[in-house]
Amino acid sequence: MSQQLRRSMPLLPISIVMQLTELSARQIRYYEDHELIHPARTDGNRRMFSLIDVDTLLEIKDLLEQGINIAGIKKVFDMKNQPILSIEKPQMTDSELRQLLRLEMQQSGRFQKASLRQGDLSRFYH
Amino acid sequence: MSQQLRRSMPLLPISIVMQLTELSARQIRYYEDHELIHPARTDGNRRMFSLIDVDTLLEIKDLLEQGINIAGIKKVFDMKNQPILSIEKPQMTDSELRQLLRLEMQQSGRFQKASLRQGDLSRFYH
DNA sequence: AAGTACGTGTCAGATAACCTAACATTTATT
DNA sequence: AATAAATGTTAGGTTATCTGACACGTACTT
Repeated sequence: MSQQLRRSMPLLPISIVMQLTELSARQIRYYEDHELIHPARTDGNRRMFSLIDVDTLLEIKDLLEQGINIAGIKKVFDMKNQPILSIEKPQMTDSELRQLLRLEMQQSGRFQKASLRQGDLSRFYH
Repeated sequence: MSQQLRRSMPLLPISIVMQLTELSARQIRYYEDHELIHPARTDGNRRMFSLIDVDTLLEIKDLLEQGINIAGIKKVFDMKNQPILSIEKPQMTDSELRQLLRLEMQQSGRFQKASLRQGDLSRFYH
């Protein structure tokens, strides 16, 4: 729990995040426009990213490279935040749900390899 | 060993280091002028600090608050890098050596508490 | 084939953040 | 009182980042 707090501290300017993720500033801002990340802002309106943000960006990159579009990634992320199935308010049809669950299953199996392959952030802090 | 590598990555701009250490930009630059830290530079000449740099700054701050001056801190740091006593080239007199060793002893006892008290960096990354 | 949407590149103009250098201030020491 | 050490403050210049707009390539759709 407190781990999360530290990893969520906005410490990094966009230039560093570009290096860490090998994404362009355009890409990073685009993903923010589409609410996949929510970097903090300085008083002067500069974006400041946390380690969690960088992890998320690496995940976005990975999913995009697998052909999933922004809308799909957003749903995948939404599901992570609401893993408990709400019986009250089913926001999607059963078939949509099954498909996304299948998708997430596939993903979760890939992440270990994927993040080791390209750029697991855990390399950068102890 | 690889831990050191990660913690030595230049990731942080001076503004963040100021927050993390509660030091002014002036102070941080002054300590660099006196070669207590050696932050990296971007192509555009901006300082970029590693987590190790931040740790060092917290240590400098602590030692300064204990009344040790910059020269003294530099010697303490030098000793950390050459802990083995060189019989060939004694750069300082025996009395200087004894004094510094005494100093370092006192310090090492203090660090645990001190860093917990004010701002141990380990809070900020996992 | 033409049209559309998506993800990204690129440019322009504005400004925040950082740089160095110089001088001022404070405190402790001589 | 004079000096030195550490820090504050200011000025002028440069870099990094911001937003917004338009361009481009690719994949679908009609």
